[in-house]
Amino acid sequence: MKLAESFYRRANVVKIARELIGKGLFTKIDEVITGGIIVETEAYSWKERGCHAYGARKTQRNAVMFEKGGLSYVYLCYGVHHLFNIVTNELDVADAVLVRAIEPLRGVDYMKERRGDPRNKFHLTSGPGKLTKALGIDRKWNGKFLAGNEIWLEDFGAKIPTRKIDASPRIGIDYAGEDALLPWRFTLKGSPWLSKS
DNA sequence: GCAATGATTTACT
DNA sequence: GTAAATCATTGCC
Repeated sequence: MKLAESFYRRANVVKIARELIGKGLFTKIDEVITGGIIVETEAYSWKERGCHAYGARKTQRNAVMFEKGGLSYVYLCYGVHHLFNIVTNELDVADAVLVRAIEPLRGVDYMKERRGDPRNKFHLTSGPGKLTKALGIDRKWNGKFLAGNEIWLEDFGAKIPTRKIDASPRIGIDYAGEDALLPWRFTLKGSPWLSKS
């Protein structure tokens, strides 16, 4: 069952990031469905320095973060990789969840075709830049509705117990000072599909 | 260990 | 308007 808009429009982005572990993320391109189960996420809020919209500063790039929850936020990082985020909260409140890793489930052969078949099979989607490439997501997907027919999230009804989810500091945001220490990265404990092996 | 690579942002001789 | 610094990473040496 697809996740409803109401799931994304709640106020607590950290809670949403934790709840997204175990949900499915899929894209459909030319009738080909690819995707898998989310095993790693990070929460970002306008209240802290790690966020592109820190201080509610709106720019051309991050404008979609200020929209209502349930849209995608895709941008280019390091001039090389596209990163996929889920916008949360209400209109004009800029929170989002970065999806960092998934466990491949559907269309694995197509994902290998887009990515190149990695020597280590666990590296197919084990990072934010890798999974967007595997799913065919690029900057054109910015601002898309996440319960549509091109890209969506799915609730399999499986409840992940809290003890199966680890919280740790977020990756690659040293510039954020103290906020870099916030335990806002969530991972499925013991999963071999996580980033930063 | 570190280069690649380009959109985005900020500052402005 | 232009220029320079920055960057939520990856893969190859």
